Amino acid sequence: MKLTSKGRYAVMALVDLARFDNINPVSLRDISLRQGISLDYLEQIFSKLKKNEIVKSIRGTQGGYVLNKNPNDIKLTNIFHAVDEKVKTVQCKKESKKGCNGKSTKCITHNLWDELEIHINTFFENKSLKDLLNNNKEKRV
Amino acid sequence: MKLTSKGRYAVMALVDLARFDNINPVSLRDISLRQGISLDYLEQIFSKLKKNEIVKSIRGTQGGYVLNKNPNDIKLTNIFHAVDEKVKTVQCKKESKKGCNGKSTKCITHNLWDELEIHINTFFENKSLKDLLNNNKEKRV
DNA sequence: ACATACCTGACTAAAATGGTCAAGTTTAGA
DNA sequence: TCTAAACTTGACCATTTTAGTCAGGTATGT
Repeated sequence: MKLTSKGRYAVMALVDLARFDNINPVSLRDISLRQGISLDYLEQIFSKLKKNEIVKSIRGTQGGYVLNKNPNDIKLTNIFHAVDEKVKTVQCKKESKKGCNGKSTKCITHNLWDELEIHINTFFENKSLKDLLNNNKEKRV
Repeated sequence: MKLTSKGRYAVMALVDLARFDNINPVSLRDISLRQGISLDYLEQIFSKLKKNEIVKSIRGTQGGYVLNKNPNDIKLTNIFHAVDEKVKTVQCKKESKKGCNGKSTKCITHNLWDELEIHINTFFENKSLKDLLNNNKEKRV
């Protein structure tokens, strides 16, 4: 099981953004330089973050992105959901309570994978952008 | 983040094996039929499980595989490790405490990913094959 | 001897990943 | 008004990983 770079970058970029957005919007170019993430790739990611109302954009010179919510209200779940980073432990459809693998019964370890998914998602639900900021306090300009 | 089928199948197959191995060795063919997993694929998986001393093999007619340890001592960690299913949340080397991304400092969210890895691995360390069996009791023949 | 079952390694199609590239539109500031 | 900074959109693609298959073996109980 591994985290994709899309999910990882999204969180890194948002933490970076949150640290600098008190006064002016933050440009992707700056985030790109500070975090070492390709600008083109960041644009893809922020497009999704915007659609999910996690950030707002300000176009034109001196433009950039700004958080659209209080850092305390932005959970990892929200970020990952926005960039399609999902936790997936089973092949079988969640909804079809009956059959996995085309069989008539639940697969032998079905409960286990459900538990695992919940275990991981709990972590994501309890962690907010604010929690991450507190770990990375820096002097504001 | 998703679980690969190798890891999933390994656990499914071992639970199946554990339920039937009290008397005779269990053939991969039987597991294949019961669990709907390709025989060829199972052979790859069991080759690794054997190398990691999780199962023993018995060749020849009426042969098969048998658990090599008490189900209570086979943790998910052991199984996943055997089939190279690993939890990976960062790109940067674990050992290089200093630099991620070739930079001189730890990446901004490094602690987060470490926490996540530990969170997931804890689940795997605390879950044994025996726990899974208790959830799936069946009549023995 | 022969069928059953393990053993091994090479091979591969399809999907996912991790991006790049190109061509815009919007807007602040000179 | 012109220009450069910055967002916007969508197509494209190389590489890697996944999830197997295939083709041969070897060992052994009956």
